[in-house]
Amino acid sequence: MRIGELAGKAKTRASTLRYYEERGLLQPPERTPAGYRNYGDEAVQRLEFIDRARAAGLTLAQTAEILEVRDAGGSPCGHVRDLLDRRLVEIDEQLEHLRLLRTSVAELRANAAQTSPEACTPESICRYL
Amino acid sequence: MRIGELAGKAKTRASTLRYYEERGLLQPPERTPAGYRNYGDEAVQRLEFIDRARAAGLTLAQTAEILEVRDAGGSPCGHVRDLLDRRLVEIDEQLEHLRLLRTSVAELRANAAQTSPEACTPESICRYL
DNA sequence: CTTGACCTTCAAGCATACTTTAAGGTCCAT
DNA sequence: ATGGACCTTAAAGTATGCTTGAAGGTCAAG
Repeated sequence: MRIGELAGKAKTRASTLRYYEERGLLQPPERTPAGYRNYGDEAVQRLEFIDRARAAGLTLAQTAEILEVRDAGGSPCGHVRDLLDRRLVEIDEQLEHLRLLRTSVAELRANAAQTSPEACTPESICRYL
Repeated sequence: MRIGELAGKAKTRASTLRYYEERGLLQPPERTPAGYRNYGDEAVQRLEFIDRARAAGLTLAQTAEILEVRDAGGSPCGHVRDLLDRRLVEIDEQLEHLRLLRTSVAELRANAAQTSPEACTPESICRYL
């Protein structure tokens, strides 16, 4: 399978696949005599895995780590559990931060609805913020 | 007031202030005969405003827009209201996205707790994801 | 008069995940 | 044999918000 076909199956682009190879997420495939990358069917699964990892918010570097462990014949399960745990903590922190932000922006907006435009004095710049 | 002093009052750095000037958030101040930037006290308020805008999640470009309207003598209130409204929509979208992500990562993690490491077969790479 | 703190500009670097561009080779159909 | 689709590499561009580096000028204290 050439790179364009694989990209089509994975709903991404050839340039992305070359980038993944550079980042260590895809192993360098065989080449045809002309130098074209020639992928086997298993590359599709690998890309699906990468996509699931991305959907879980793992970085490419983290995903590459997992795949390296696998490629070395190891079992990355414990590592993956750790990454998922850390992701959960991060997500909870982001949620908390966003909730607080939502509250304060909503307050700002509520003020803006009440305040007359004249409140924008030169020294306060804008009372809304 | 020289740039370092202003930076100290605004709890930021001289390099940041120069950057803000370049981005149009700070107006170019007077210079001393030696070429040093010389700020007046009102610059402190302006930086506080910029900080509040940043805390509300507005981009530097949006904040610069607001300040440009003010500097031109206009009242940016309507514009600020619009920006706050859009921010609220964005924040709600981000919250929803994060909640869904949290659910799916938590499911993944729950699976990982139950599954034995042997489930990491070569073709599936890792059952946890 | 020298040392050190502080200032100047312009350019480049950082982090992430790609995309785009340039210049060129390959392959299949007509 | 020629056109077009597809492939190759290396390098640079994108977005955001700064920081860092290089090379040099200013100023007050000792």
